Amino acid sequence: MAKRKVANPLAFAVLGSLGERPMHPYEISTMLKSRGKDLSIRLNYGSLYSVVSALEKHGFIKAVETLREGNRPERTVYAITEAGQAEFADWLTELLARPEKDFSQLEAGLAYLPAFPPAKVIELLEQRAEVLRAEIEQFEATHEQLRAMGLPQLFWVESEFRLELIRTEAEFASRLADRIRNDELEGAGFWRQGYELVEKLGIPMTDLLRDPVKYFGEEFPWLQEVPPEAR
Amino acid sequence: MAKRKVANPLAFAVLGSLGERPMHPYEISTMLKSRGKDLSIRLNYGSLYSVVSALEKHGFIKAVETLREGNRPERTVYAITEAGQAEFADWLTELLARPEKDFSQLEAGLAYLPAFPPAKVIELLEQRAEVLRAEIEQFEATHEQLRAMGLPQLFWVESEFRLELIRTEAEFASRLADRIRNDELEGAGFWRQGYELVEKLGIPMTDLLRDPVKYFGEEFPWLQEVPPEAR
DNA sequence: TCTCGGTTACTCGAAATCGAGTATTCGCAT
DNA sequence: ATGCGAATACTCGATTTCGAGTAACCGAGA
Repeated sequence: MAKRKVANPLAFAVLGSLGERPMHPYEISTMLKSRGKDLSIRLNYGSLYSVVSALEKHGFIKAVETLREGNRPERTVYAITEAGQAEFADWLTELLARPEKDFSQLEAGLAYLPAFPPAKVIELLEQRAEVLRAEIEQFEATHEQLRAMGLPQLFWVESEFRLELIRTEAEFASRLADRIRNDELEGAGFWRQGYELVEKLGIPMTDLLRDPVKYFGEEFPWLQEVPPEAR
Repeated sequence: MAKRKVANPLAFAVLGSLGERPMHPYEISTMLKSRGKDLSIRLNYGSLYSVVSALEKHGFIKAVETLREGNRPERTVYAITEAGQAEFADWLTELLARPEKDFSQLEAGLAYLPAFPPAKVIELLEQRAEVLRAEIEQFEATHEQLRAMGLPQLFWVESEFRLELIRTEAEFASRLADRIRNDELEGAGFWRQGYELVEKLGIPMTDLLRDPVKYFGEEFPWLQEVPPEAR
Protein backbone atom coordinates (compact mmCIF):
# COMPACT_ATOMS: atom_id res chain seq x y z
CA MET A 1 0.00 0.00 0.00
CA ALA A 2 1.98 2.97 -1.22
CA LYS A 3 1.32 6.25 0.53
CA ARG A 4 -1.27 8.60 -0.91
CA LYS A 5 0.08 11.46 -3.00
CA VAL A 6 -2.01 13.83 -0.90
CA ALA A 7 -2.48 12.31 2.52
CA ASN A 8 -4.34 14.94 4.55
CA PRO A 9 -7.90 13.79 5.34
CA LEU A 10 -9.02 17.26 4.35
CA ALA A 11 -8.05 16.31 0.79
CA PHE A 12 -10.47 13.42 1.09
CA ALA A 13 -13.21 15.84 2.11
CA VAL A 14 -12.35 18.11 -0.82
CA LEU A 15 -12.67 15.21 -3.25
CA GLY A 16 -15.94 14.20 -1.62
CA SER A 17 -17.32 17.73 -1.89
CA LEU A 18 -16.29 18.22 -5.50
CA GLY A 19 -17.90 14.86 -6.20
CA GLU A 20 -21.23 16.61 -5.67
CA ARG A 21 -20.56 19.61 -7.88
CA PRO A 22 -17.76 22.01 -8.83
CA MET A 23 -16.92 24.56 -6.15
CA HIS A 24 -14.27 27.04 -5.11
CA PRO A 25 -12.20 26.30 -2.00
CA TYR A 26 -13.91 28.74 0.31
CA GLU A 27 -17.27 27.35 -0.69
CA ILE A 28 -16.04 23.87 0.17
CA SER A 29 -15.04 25.10 3.60
CA THR A 30 -18.41 26.70 4.33
CA MET A 31 -20.22 23.64 3.09
CA LEU A 32 -18.17 21.37 5.32
CA LYS A 33 -18.93 23.63 8.26
CA SER A 34 -22.63 23.88 7.59
CA ARG A 35 -22.83 20.11 7.49
CA GLY A 36 -20.72 19.76 10.59
CA LYS A 37 -18.10 17.73 8.76
CA ASP A 38 -15.45 20.00 10.23
CA LEU A 39 -16.06 18.17 13.50
CA SER A 40 -14.88 14.93 11.93
CA ILE A 41 -12.18 16.27 9.62
CA ARG A 42 -9.63 18.87 10.64
CA LEU A 43 -10.25 21.97 8.57
CA ASN A 44 -8.17 25.10 8.40
CA TYR A 45 -7.62 27.58 5.63
CA GLY A 46 -3.91 27.16 5.26
CA SER A 47 -4.23 23.44 4.76
CA LEU A 48 -7.30 23.79 2.57
CA TYR A 49 -5.59 25.87 -0.09
CA SER A 50 -2.35 23.92 -0.03
CA VAL A 51 -4.26 20.65 -0.25
CA VAL A 52 -6.32 21.94 -3.16
CA SER A 53 -3.24 22.90 -5.13
CA ALA A 54 -1.61 19.56 -4.33
CA LEU A 55 -4.72 17.77 -5.60
CA GLU A 56 -4.60 19.85 -8.75
CA LYS A 57 -0.91 19.15 -9.24
CA HIS A 58 -1.61 15.42 -9.15
CA GLY A 59 -4.54 15.65 -11.53
CA PHE A 60 -7.25 14.70 -9.03
CA ILE A 61 -9.09 17.97 -9.54
CA LYS A 62 -8.87 20.72 -12.14
CA ALA A 63 -9.74 24.40 -12.25
CA VAL A 64 -12.80 24.98 -14.42
CA GLU A 65 -13.21 28.73 -14.17
CA THR A 66 -11.89 31.78 -12.44
CA LEU A 67 -14.39 34.42 -11.47
CA ARG A 68 -13.69 37.96 -10.42
CA GLU A 69 -16.60 39.94 -9.04
CA GLY A 70 -15.80 43.57 -8.56
CA ASN A 71 -12.58 43.96 -6.73
CA ARG A 72 -12.99 40.80 -4.63
CA PRO A 73 -10.34 38.16 -4.57
CA GLU A 74 -10.50 35.75 -7.43
CA ARG A 75 -12.51 32.62 -6.91
CA THR A 76 -11.16 29.60 -8.70
CA VAL A 77 -13.78 26.92 -9.16
CA TYR A 78 -12.50 23.35 -9.25
CA ALA A 79 -14.07 20.13 -10.51
CA ILE A 80 -13.12 16.55 -9.74
CA THR A 81 -11.47 14.49 -12.50
CA GLU A 82 -11.84 10.79 -13.27
CA ALA A 83 -8.56 10.14 -11.51
CA GLY A 84 -9.92 12.08 -8.56
CA GLN A 85 -13.07 9.97 -8.41
CA ALA A 86 -10.98 6.83 -8.44
CA GLU A 87 -8.73 8.20 -5.71
CA PHE A 88 -11.76 9.13 -3.61
CA ALA A 89 -13.32 5.69 -3.98
CA ASP A 90 -10.06 4.00 -3.11
CA TRP A 91 -9.57 6.27 -0.12
CA LEU A 92 -13.08 5.77 1.21
CA THR A 93 -12.67 2.02 0.83
CA GLU A 94 -9.51 2.18 2.88
CA LEU A 95 -10.97 4.48 5.53
CA LEU A 96 -13.93 2.20 6.07
CA ALA A 97 -12.33 -1.20 5.79
CA ARG A 98 -8.87 -0.74 7.28
CA PRO A 99 -8.42 0.49 10.82
CA GLU A 100 -5.63 3.00 11.05
CA LYS A 101 -3.82 3.46 14.32
CA ASP A 102 -4.35 6.98 15.60
CA PHE A 103 -2.90 8.22 18.85
CA SER A 104 -5.24 9.70 21.43
CA GLN A 105 -3.87 12.33 23.77
CA LEU A 106 -5.14 10.46 26.80
CA GLU A 107 -2.93 7.50 25.95
CA ALA A 108 0.13 9.71 26.30
CA GLY A 109 -1.03 10.83 29.72
CA LEU A 110 -1.86 7.31 30.90
CA ALA A 111 1.61 6.18 29.84
CA TYR A 112 3.02 8.43 32.56
CA LEU A 113 0.62 7.87 35.42
CA PRO A 114 3.36 6.88 37.91
CA ALA A 115 4.85 10.37 37.54
CA PHE A 116 2.08 11.72 39.80
CA PRO A 117 0.97 10.44 43.20
CA PRO A 118 -2.13 8.21 43.09
CA ALA A 119 -4.37 10.71 44.87
CA LYS A 120 -3.63 13.39 42.31
CA VAL A 121 -4.27 11.03 39.41
CA ILE A 122 -7.63 10.05 40.91
CA GLU A 123 -8.61 13.68 41.17
CA LEU A 124 -7.58 14.51 37.62
CA LEU A 125 -9.30 11.48 36.13
CA GLU A 126 -12.50 12.39 37.90
CA GLN A 127 -12.30 15.91 36.58
CA ARG A 128 -11.94 14.46 33.12
CA ALA A 129 -14.90 12.16 33.57
CA GLU A 130 -17.03 15.08 34.62
CA VAL A 131 -16.08 17.15 31.58
CA LEU A 132 -16.79 14.15 29.39
CA ARG A 133 -20.22 13.63 30.89
CA ALA A 134 -21.05 17.22 30.00
CA GLU A 135 -19.87 16.59 26.45
CA ILE A 136 -22.02 13.50 26.25
CA GLU A 137 -25.09 15.53 27.16
CA GLN A 138 -24.13 18.07 24.52
CA PHE A 139 -23.99 15.37 21.90
CA GLU A 140 -27.25 13.85 22.96
CA ALA A 141 -28.95 17.23 22.78
CA THR A 142 -27.54 17.90 19.34
CA HIS A 143 -28.68 14.51 18.09
CA GLU A 144 -32.12 15.15 19.50
CA GLN A 145 -32.22 18.37 17.53
CA LEU A 146 -31.02 16.78 14.32
CA ARG A 147 -33.70 14.16 14.71
CA ALA A 148 -36.29 16.86 15.33
CA MET A 149 -35.18 18.57 12.13
CA GLY A 150 -35.87 15.30 10.37
CA LEU A 151 -32.30 14.86 9.16
CA PRO A 152 -31.71 11.09 8.92
CA GLN A 153 -28.96 9.43 10.93
CA LEU A 154 -27.27 8.42 7.71
CA PHE A 155 -25.94 11.96 7.54
CA TRP A 156 -24.52 12.08 11.01
CA VAL A 157 -23.32 8.55 11.80
CA GLU A 158 -19.85 9.94 12.39
CA SER A 159 -21.26 11.94 15.28
CA GLU A 160 -22.82 8.84 16.78
CA PHE A 161 -19.46 7.14 16.54
CA ARG A 162 -17.72 10.01 18.27
CA LEU A 163 -20.32 9.85 21.02
CA GLU A 164 -19.53 6.18 21.53
CA LEU A 165 -15.83 6.95 21.79
CA ILE A 166 -16.48 9.65 24.35
CA ARG A 167 -18.70 7.34 26.36
CA THR A 168 -15.94 4.73 26.37
CA GLU A 169 -13.43 7.31 27.49
CA ALA A 170 -15.64 8.64 30.29
CA GLU A 171 -16.34 5.15 31.48
CA PHE A 172 -12.67 4.24 31.39
CA ALA A 173 -11.55 7.36 33.24
CA SER A 174 -14.00 6.98 36.08
CA ARG A 175 -13.47 3.21 36.35
CA LEU A 176 -9.73 3.75 36.48
CA ALA A 177 -10.06 6.34 39.23
CA ASP A 178 -12.11 3.83 41.19
CA ARG A 179 -9.66 1.04 40.62
CA ILE A 180 -6.80 3.14 41.90
CA ARG A 181 -8.79 4.24 44.92
CA ASN A 182 -9.73 0.67 45.83
CA ASP A 183 -6.28 -0.74 45.14
CA GLU A 184 -7.75 -2.89 42.38
CA LEU A 185 -5.14 -1.77 39.89
CA GLU A 186 -2.07 -4.01 40.04
CA GLY A 187 0.94 -2.01 41.13
CA ALA A 188 -1.11 0.62 42.95
CA GLY A 189 0.25 -0.53 46.33
CA PHE A 190 3.84 -0.10 45.26
CA TRP A 191 2.93 3.23 43.73
CA ARG A 192 1.37 4.51 46.93
CA GLN A 193 4.31 3.33 49.06
CA GLY A 194 6.78 4.98 46.73
CA TYR A 195 5.11 8.35 47.09
CA GLU A 196 4.88 7.95 50.83
CA LEU A 197 8.65 7.53 50.96
CA VAL A 198 9.06 10.62 48.83
CA GLU A 199 6.54 12.79 50.61
CA LYS A 200 6.81 11.69 54.23
CA LEU A 201 10.52 10.87 54.45
CA GLY A 202 11.77 13.28 51.84
CA ILE A 203 13.70 10.67 49.90
CA PRO A 204 14.17 11.97 46.36
CA MET A 205 12.37 10.01 43.65
CA THR A 206 15.58 9.59 41.67
CA ASP A 207 17.04 7.53 44.52
CA LEU A 208 14.04 5.22 44.47
CA LEU A 209 14.44 4.73 40.75
CA ARG A 210 18.15 4.07 41.01
CA ASP A 211 17.98 1.41 43.72
CA PRO A 212 14.41 0.15 44.14
CA VAL A 213 15.32 -3.06 45.99
CA LYS A 214 16.90 -1.07 48.78
CA TYR A 215 13.67 0.79 49.44
CA PHE A 216 11.05 -1.76 48.53
CA GLY A 217 12.76 -5.03 49.32
CA GLU A 218 11.86 -8.15 47.40
CA GLU A 219 8.15 -7.57 47.72
CA PHE A 220 7.84 -6.42 44.15
CA PRO A 221 9.69 -9.05 42.13
CA TRP A 222 9.08 -7.41 38.76
CA LEU A 223 11.27 -4.50 39.83
CA GLN A 224 14.24 -6.75 39.30
CA GLU A 225 13.54 -7.51 35.74
CA VAL A 226 11.74 -4.52 34.40
CA PRO A 227 12.22 -2.04 32.92
CA PRO A 228 15.23 -3.83 31.49
CA GLU A 229 16.93 -0.76 30.10
CA ALA A 230 16.83 1.07 33.43
CA ARG A 231 19.78 -0.77 34.96
CA MET B 1 -4.70 28.43 27.99
CA ALA B 2 -1.83 29.59 25.87
CA LYS B 3 -0.35 27.01 23.53
CA ARG B 4 2.64 25.00 24.70
CA LYS B 5 6.03 26.22 23.45
CA VAL B 6 6.75 22.66 22.29
CA ALA B 7 3.48 20.97 21.51
CA ASN B 8 4.43 17.56 20.12
CA PRO B 9 3.44 14.76 22.54
CA LEU B 10 6.85 13.29 21.90
CA ALA B 11 8.27 16.26 23.80
CA PHE B 12 6.11 15.21 26.73
CA ALA B 13 7.63 11.73 26.57
CA VAL B 14 11.12 13.22 26.41
CA LEU B 15 10.46 15.26 29.55
CA GLY B 16 9.02 12.20 31.24
CA SER B 17 12.05 10.10 30.33
CA LEU B 18 14.59 12.69 31.41
CA GLY B 19 12.64 12.96 34.65
CA GLU B 20 14.00 9.52 35.49
CA ARG B 21 17.62 10.22 34.65
CA PRO B 22 19.76 12.09 32.11
CA MET B 23 19.95 10.43 28.72
CA HIS B 24 20.91 11.09 25.13
CA PRO B 25 18.15 11.23 22.50
CA TYR B 26 18.76 7.85 20.95
CA GLU B 27 18.69 6.25 24.39
CA ILE B 28 15.33 7.91 25.01
CA SER B 29 14.02 6.42 21.81
CA THR B 30 15.18 2.88 22.67
CA MET B 31 13.79 3.19 26.18
CA LEU B 32 10.41 4.33 24.87
CA LYS B 33 10.38 1.40 22.50
CA SER B 34 11.41 -1.18 25.07
CA ARG B 35 8.58 -0.02 27.31
CA GLY B 36 6.13 0.03 24.46
CA LYS B 37 5.42 3.74 24.92
CA ASP B 38 5.97 4.21 21.20
CA LEU B 39 2.56 2.58 20.77
CA SER B 40 0.93 5.44 22.67
CA ILE B 41 3.11 8.30 21.50
CA ARG B 42 4.18 8.84 17.94
CA LEU B 43 7.95 8.44 17.77
CA ASN B 44 10.22 9.08 14.83
CA TYR B 45 13.81 10.16 14.66
CA GLY B 46 13.32 13.38 12.78
CA SER B 47 10.80 14.66 15.29
CA LEU B 48 12.80 13.38 18.24
CA TYR B 49 15.87 15.44 17.52
CA SER B 50 13.98 18.56 16.52
CA VAL B 51 11.83 18.30 19.63
CA VAL B 52 14.88 17.86 21.83
CA SER B 53 16.51 20.97 20.47
CA ALA B 54 13.27 22.91 20.83
CA LEU B 55 13.04 21.81 24.46
CA GLU B 56 16.61 22.92 25.00
CA LYS B 57 15.97 26.26 23.34
CA HIS B 58 13.14 26.92 25.77
CA GLY B 59 15.14 25.87 28.81
CA PHE B 60 13.12 22.75 29.64
CA ILE B 61 16.17 20.52 29.29
CA LYS B 62 19.88 21.19 29.08
CA ALA B 63 22.88 19.33 27.67
CA VAL B 64 25.03 17.97 30.48
CA GLU B 65 27.81 16.27 28.53
CA THR B 66 28.89 15.32 25.07
CA LEU B 67 30.61 11.99 24.67
CA ARG B 68 32.56 10.77 21.73
CA GLU B 69 33.50 7.09 21.72
CA GLY B 70 35.91 6.19 18.97
CA ASN B 71 34.67 7.50 15.69
CA ARG B 72 30.97 7.14 16.52
CA PRO B 73 28.64 10.08 16.26
CA GLU B 74 28.62 12.35 19.27
CA ARG B 75 26.13 11.56 21.97
CA THR B 76 24.79 14.58 23.76
CA VAL B 77 23.32 13.71 27.13
CA TYR B 78 20.48 15.92 28.33
CA ALA B 79 18.99 16.47 31.77
CA ILE B 80 15.65 17.99 32.71
CA THR B 81 15.61 21.45 34.32
CA GLU B 82 13.29 22.80 37.01
CA ALA B 83 11.31 24.60 34.33
CA GLY B 84 11.12 21.31 32.48
CA GLN B 85 9.73 19.50 35.51
CA ALA B 86 7.10 22.18 35.94
CA GLU B 87 6.20 21.97 32.26
CA PHE B 88 5.91 18.21 32.48
CA ALA B 89 3.67 18.36 35.55
CA ASP B 90 1.47 20.96 33.93
CA TRP B 91 1.28 18.96 30.74
CA LEU B 92 0.44 15.70 32.47
CA THR B 93 -2.25 17.48 34.47
CA GLU B 94 -3.76 18.75 31.26
CA LEU B 95 -3.51 15.42 29.45
CA LEU B 96 -5.29 13.61 32.25
CA ALA B 97 -7.89 16.15 33.25
CA ARG B 98 -8.86 17.83 30.00
CA PRO B 99 -10.19 15.84 27.08
CA GLU B 100 -8.71 17.02 23.83
CA LYS B 101 -10.60 16.47 20.60
CA ASP B 102 -8.64 14.18 18.33
CA PHE B 103 -9.91 13.12 14.94
CA SER B 104 -10.13 9.43 14.17
CA GLN B 105 -9.74 8.32 10.58
CA LEU B 106 -12.94 6.33 10.70
CA GLU B 107 -14.94 9.48 11.40
CA ALA B 108 -13.77 10.89 8.08
CA GLY B 109 -14.95 7.77 6.32
CA LEU B 110 -18.30 7.68 8.09
CA ALA B 111 -18.89 11.29 7.10
CA TYR B 112 -19.01 10.15 3.47
CA LEU B 113 -21.00 6.93 3.72
CA PRO B 114 -23.60 8.02 1.14
CA ALA B 115 -20.86 8.20 -1.48
CA PHE B 116 -20.94 4.39 -1.73
CA PRO B 117 -23.95 2.13 -2.22
CA PRO B 118 -25.24 0.55 1.00
CA ALA B 119 -24.20 -2.98 0.07
CA LYS B 120 -20.61 -1.93 -0.44
CA VAL B 121 -20.54 -0.06 2.86
CA ILE B 122 -21.85 -3.11 4.69
CA GLU B 123 -19.14 -5.24 3.17
CA LEU B 124 -16.36 -2.79 4.05
CA LEU B 125 -17.57 -2.29 7.60
CA GLU B 126 -17.64 -6.01 8.15
CA GLN B 127 -14.12 -6.33 6.83
CA ARG B 128 -13.10 -3.69 9.32
CA ALA B 129 -14.83 -5.42 12.19
CA GLU B 130 -13.00 -8.61 11.36
CA VAL B 131 -9.61 -6.93 11.32
CA LEU B 132 -10.45 -5.28 14.61
CA ARG B 133 -11.43 -8.55 16.21
CA ALA B 134 -8.01 -9.92 15.28
CA GLU B 135 -6.39 -6.86 16.85
CA ILE B 136 -8.40 -7.38 20.00
CA GLU B 137 -7.09 -10.91 20.31
CA GLN B 138 -3.59 -9.59 19.80
CA PHE B 139 -4.03 -7.15 22.63
CA GLU B 140 -5.51 -9.73 24.92
CA ALA B 141 -2.61 -12.08 24.26
CA THR B 142 -0.08 -9.34 24.92
CA HIS B 143 -1.78 -8.40 28.16
CA GLU B 144 -1.78 -12.03 29.22
CA GLN B 145 1.93 -12.12 28.60
CA LEU B 146 2.60 -8.91 30.51
CA ARG B 147 0.62 -10.29 33.39
CA ALA B 148 2.60 -13.55 33.22
CA MET B 149 5.80 -11.55 33.37
CA GLY B 150 4.45 -10.01 36.55
CA LEU B 151 4.49 -6.46 35.22
CA PRO B 152 1.68 -4.60 37.03
CA GLN B 153 -1.16 -3.02 35.09
CA LEU B 154 -0.09 0.37 36.35
CA PHE B 155 2.61 0.30 33.68
CA TRP B 156 0.35 -0.54 30.80
CA VAL B 157 -2.98 1.15 31.53
CA GLU B 158 -2.66 3.02 28.26
CA SER B 159 -2.80 -0.30 26.44
CA GLU B 160 -5.95 -1.27 28.29
CA PHE B 161 -7.47 2.01 27.22
CA ARG B 162 -6.55 1.44 23.62
CA LEU B 163 -8.12 -2.00 23.81
CA GLU B 164 -11.36 -0.44 25.04
CA LEU B 165 -11.32 2.01 22.14
CA ILE B 166 -10.79 -0.79 19.65
CA ARG B 167 -13.59 -2.81 21.19
CA THR B 168 -15.89 0.18 20.87
CA GLU B 169 -14.91 0.64 17.26
CA ALA B 170 -15.39 -3.03 16.38
CA GLU B 171 -18.75 -3.05 18.07
CA PHE B 172 -19.80 0.14 16.29
CA ALA B 173 -18.68 -1.06 12.86
CA SER B 174 -20.49 -4.35 13.04
CA ARG B 175 -23.61 -2.83 14.60
CA LEU B 176 -23.70 -0.20 11.87
CA ALA B 177 -23.39 -2.82 9.14
CA ASP B 178 -26.34 -4.63 10.71
CA ARG B 179 -28.39 -1.49 11.01
CA ILE B 180 -27.89 -0.70 7.36
CA ARG B 181 -28.74 -4.23 6.33
CA ASN B 182 -31.94 -4.24 8.37
CA ASP B 183 -32.98 -0.74 7.34
CA GLU B 184 -32.73 0.35 10.97
CA LEU B 185 -30.60 3.33 10.09
CA GLU B 186 -32.74 6.36 9.29
CA GLY B 187 -32.20 7.41 5.71
CA ALA B 188 -31.12 3.97 4.55
CA GLY B 189 -34.26 3.56 2.46
CA PHE B 190 -33.66 6.75 0.56
CA TRP B 191 -30.04 5.78 0.16
CA ARG B 192 -30.90 2.40 -1.33
CA GLN B 193 -33.46 3.91 -3.72
CA GLY B 194 -30.99 6.51 -4.87
CA TYR B 195 -28.47 3.90 -5.85
CA GLU B 196 -31.11 1.83 -7.56
CA LEU B 197 -31.94 4.79 -9.77
CA VAL B 198 -28.28 5.23 -10.54
CA GLU B 199 -27.47 1.58 -11.12
CA LYS B 200 -30.63 0.21 -12.69
CA LEU B 201 -31.81 3.22 -14.70
CA GLY B 202 -28.45 4.79 -15.37
CA ILE B 203 -29.43 8.20 -14.08
CA PRO B 204 -26.25 10.07 -13.14
CA MET B 205 -25.84 10.79 -9.42
CA THR B 206 -25.27 14.48 -10.12
CA ASP B 207 -28.81 14.74 -11.50
CA LEU B 208 -30.23 13.25 -8.33
CA LEU B 209 -28.30 15.73 -6.24
CA ARG B 210 -29.40 18.66 -8.36
CA ASP B 211 -33.12 17.96 -8.32
CA PRO B 212 -33.97 15.41 -5.64
CA VAL B 213 -37.68 16.16 -5.48
CA LYS B 214 -38.09 15.23 -9.12
CA TYR B 215 -36.72 11.74 -8.46
CA PHE B 216 -37.83 11.07 -4.91
CA GLY B 217 -41.01 13.08 -4.62
CA GLU B 218 -42.12 14.46 -1.30
CA GLU B 219 -41.45 11.23 0.53
CA PHE B 220 -38.29 12.56 2.08
CA PRO B 221 -39.24 15.95 3.46
CA TRP B 222 -35.78 16.77 4.84
CA LEU B 223 -34.45 16.91 1.29
CA GLN B 224 -36.21 20.23 0.93
CA GLU B 225 -34.47 21.89 3.78
CA VAL B 226 -31.15 20.22 4.03
CA PRO B 227 -28.34 20.56 3.18
CA PRO B 228 -29.10 24.27 3.09
CA GLU B 229 -26.00 25.26 1.17
CA ALA B 230 -26.69 22.84 -1.65
CA ARG B 231 -29.32 24.99 -3.32
C1' DT C 1 -24.52 59.28 5.22
C1' DC C 2 -21.24 57.06 7.84
C1' DT C 3 -19.41 53.43 10.11
C1' DC C 4 -18.72 49.16 12.10
C1' DG C 5 -18.94 44.44 12.70
C1' DG C 6 -19.50 40.33 10.00
C1' DT C 7 -18.74 37.66 5.83
C1' DT C 8 -16.15 36.47 1.76
C1' DA C 9 -11.96 34.69 -0.11
C1' DC C 10 -7.55 33.85 0.09
C1' DT C 11 -2.06 34.64 1.12
C1' DC C 12 2.15 34.07 3.47
C1' DG C 13 5.96 32.68 6.08
C1' DA C 14 7.40 30.42 10.17
C1' DA C 15 7.42 26.07 12.32
C1' DA C 16 6.65 21.20 12.52
C1' DT C 17 6.86 16.67 10.47
C1' DC C 18 8.70 13.01 8.23
C1' DG C 19 11.52 9.19 7.03
C1' DA C 20 15.08 7.92 4.02
C1' DG C 21 19.91 8.30 4.16
C1' DT C 22 24.71 8.08 6.35
C1' DA C 23 28.51 6.38 8.68
C1' DT C 24 30.45 3.75 12.21
C1' DT C 25 30.80 -0.27 15.18
C1' DC C 26 29.52 -4.87 16.99
C1' DG C 27 28.63 -9.68 17.06
C1' DC C 28 28.70 -13.93 14.94
C1' DA C 29 28.68 -17.34 11.58
C1' DT C 30 31.54 -19.01 7.78
C1' DA D 1 40.23 -13.81 9.15
C1' DT D 2 36.34 -12.05 6.87
C1' DG D 3 32.07 -10.78 5.50
C1' DC D 4 27.49 -9.22 6.66
C1' DG D 5 23.45 -8.08 8.94
C1' DA D 6 21.94 -5.59 12.97
C1' DA D 7 22.45 -1.93 16.09
C1' DT D 8 24.03 2.76 17.16
C1' DA D 9 23.38 7.63 16.71
C1' DC D 10 22.12 11.01 14.29
C1' DT D 11 21.41 14.48 9.79
C1' DC D 12 19.04 16.69 6.17
C1' DG D 13 15.94 18.73 3.20
C1' DA D 14 11.53 18.31 1.10
C1' DT D 15 6.86 18.61 2.30
C1' DT D 16 3.02 19.77 5.37
C1' DT D 17 0.73 22.22 8.62
C1' DC D 18 -0.80 26.11 10.79
C1' DG D 19 -3.20 30.24 11.78
C1' DA D 20 -2.72 35.08 11.89
C1' DG D 21 -3.07 38.58 8.52
C1' DT D 22 -5.22 41.14 4.54
C1' DA D 23 -8.46 43.34 1.96
C1' DA D 24 -12.63 43.99 -0.18
C1' DC D 25 -17.63 43.91 0.25
C1' DC D 26 -22.37 43.90 2.61
C1' DG D 27 -26.10 45.29 5.47
C1' DA D 28 -28.10 47.48 9.48
C1' DG D 29 -28.48 50.94 12.58
C1' DA D 30 -27.27 55.79 14.35
